[in-house]
Amino acid sequence: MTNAHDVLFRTLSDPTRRAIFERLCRQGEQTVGALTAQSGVSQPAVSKHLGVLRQAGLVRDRHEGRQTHYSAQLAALSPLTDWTNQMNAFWQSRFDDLENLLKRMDQ
Amino acid sequence: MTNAHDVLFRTLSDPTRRAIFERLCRQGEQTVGALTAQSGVSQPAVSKHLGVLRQAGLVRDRHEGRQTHYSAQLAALSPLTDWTNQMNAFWQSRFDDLENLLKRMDQ
DNA sequence: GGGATCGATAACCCGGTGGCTATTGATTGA
DNA sequence: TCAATCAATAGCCACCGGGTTATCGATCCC
Repeated sequence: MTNAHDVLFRTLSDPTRRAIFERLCRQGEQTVGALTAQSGVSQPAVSKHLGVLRQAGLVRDRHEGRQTHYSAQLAALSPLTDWTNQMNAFWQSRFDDLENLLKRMDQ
Repeated sequence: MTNAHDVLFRTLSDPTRRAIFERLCRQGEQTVGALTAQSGVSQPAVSKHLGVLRQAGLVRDRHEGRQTHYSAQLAALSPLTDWTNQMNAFWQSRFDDLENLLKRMDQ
């Protein structure tokens, strides 16, 4: 019963992890070393975060010699956009119902 | 350094809590009792979740006699929409840079 | 081949958080 | 007035998750 929204929200809820993802969005492909250098946490911590991001489909890894390059997969954000749109839709639909109700009451 | 995104993502990352918020979006104002009835957790748990949602600005409470009515505050979601838009913007801007580079190389 | 670097994994610790039961405070209504 | 209901709070517990250090495997370069 664990859906795409769960994974996305949970993955992005950690500030350190979200910062890593943001950096990959801003500056494109980065090595683990580069990401570690400005993350404020240890290299194993960064690797763990990257693992979580990868499992959520938010990043890809590309191996090149002994270093690994990570890049953001922006398409993976769409369930999140969909979710907010859906919430807005529900809200709007209820608003329309209210409008209809008022119209009927007006007659 | 804890910004609006932190609060939103963290608040919505819990499935139970997000389900409560979704229900308030779908069906509008609800009492704690009604929300508890279909949440699968105890009433105190629901109250705690509502407290977190309220602190995040995602819900309002309205007291009426001995029962409390909660409703979704959809506007509070905008930082989330902004964030995804920003990520897309970064991505797009890097893509444009690549395009420009290719154009320059083409000449 | 051998030392150095890079990144992943293992093993562990600790704090936060979501759950529970019990209780309290307030309001309702018989 | 008093029992019952509603929601919030208190107090507790168990688990998860993010951090660390240590280590390993692999690759690079001398």
